[in-house]
Amino acid sequence: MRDVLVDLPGYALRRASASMQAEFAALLMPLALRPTDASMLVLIEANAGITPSALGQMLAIQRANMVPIVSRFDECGYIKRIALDGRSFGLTLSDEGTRVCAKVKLAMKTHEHRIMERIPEKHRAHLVPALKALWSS
Amino acid sequence: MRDVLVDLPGYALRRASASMQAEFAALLMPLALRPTDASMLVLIEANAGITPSALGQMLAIQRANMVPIVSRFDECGYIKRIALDGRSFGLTLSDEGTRVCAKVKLAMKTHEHRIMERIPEKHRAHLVPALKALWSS
DNA sequence: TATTGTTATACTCTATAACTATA
DNA sequence: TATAGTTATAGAGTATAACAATA
Repeated sequence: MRDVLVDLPGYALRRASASMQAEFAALLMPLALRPTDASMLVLIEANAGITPSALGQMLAIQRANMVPIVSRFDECGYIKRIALDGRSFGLTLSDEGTRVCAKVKLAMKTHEHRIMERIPEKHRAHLVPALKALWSS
Repeated sequence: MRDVLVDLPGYALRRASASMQAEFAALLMPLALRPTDASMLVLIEANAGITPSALGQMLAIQRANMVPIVSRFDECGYIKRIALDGRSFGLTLSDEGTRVCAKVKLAMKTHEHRIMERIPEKHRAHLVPALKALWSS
């Protein structure tokens, strides 16, 4: 069977992303978090007081789809909502949320390390710069 | 707003993949095909007589999820089913399917070119080898 | 008038289990 | 008994439109 797609950058990108995403999801399972949840917790910690809208913009998640995620964080006691004005609120990690976030960051470190160690050394340093050129433009 | 994730390979991979995937989907819109459809047509052409199961294995798509895709190709007149034995059949492109496949390959060429031209030259040659190391292991 | 959070909804993609007919 | 194709279905993830409250 000839796989004529393997050397196409777009195809390789999709397959590599899906594979690494699945691996990261498995790594997060003990925390009952999905990759998107993990990203959100880390960003809330680094940007205390950020609004759901702004957070959604950073992660390319629509306002409407943020609601159930933020609600779940609230129910789990991971975040606090602090009213900014009458219609919007800022998000901050609770103590429990901060503890979970520490575990998330550990999982991320493990994940990123596993990714890098798979890449032949001579290509390693080029991956992130190449990828950043693709989505930040 | 501090985006502490941008330099993580896993995150950069996901964002780059999603962005390029969306761009490719837009490029395929005139053909009324999704990226997965495009991959399938090209693989059928390169592997005439391949079964849906084998095709699904190459693309990491489950047997059950192949059914509606293959059915649609059939309805569009893009493929022919040739019985291999009583329970399985091989897929081949029809003349119309071959014509559509040519357009698909053109779209792929455009897409891959757009990807590559965005990447700074010194990183360019490293992308595909790095990505292949991630999902073929 | 524009924006924030929200609700409801629909559509795609993917995953699972079970069935049938054939090998 | 194992396999190929199929059916039905459920769960994510994502997209859209509309609404209330507020700026």
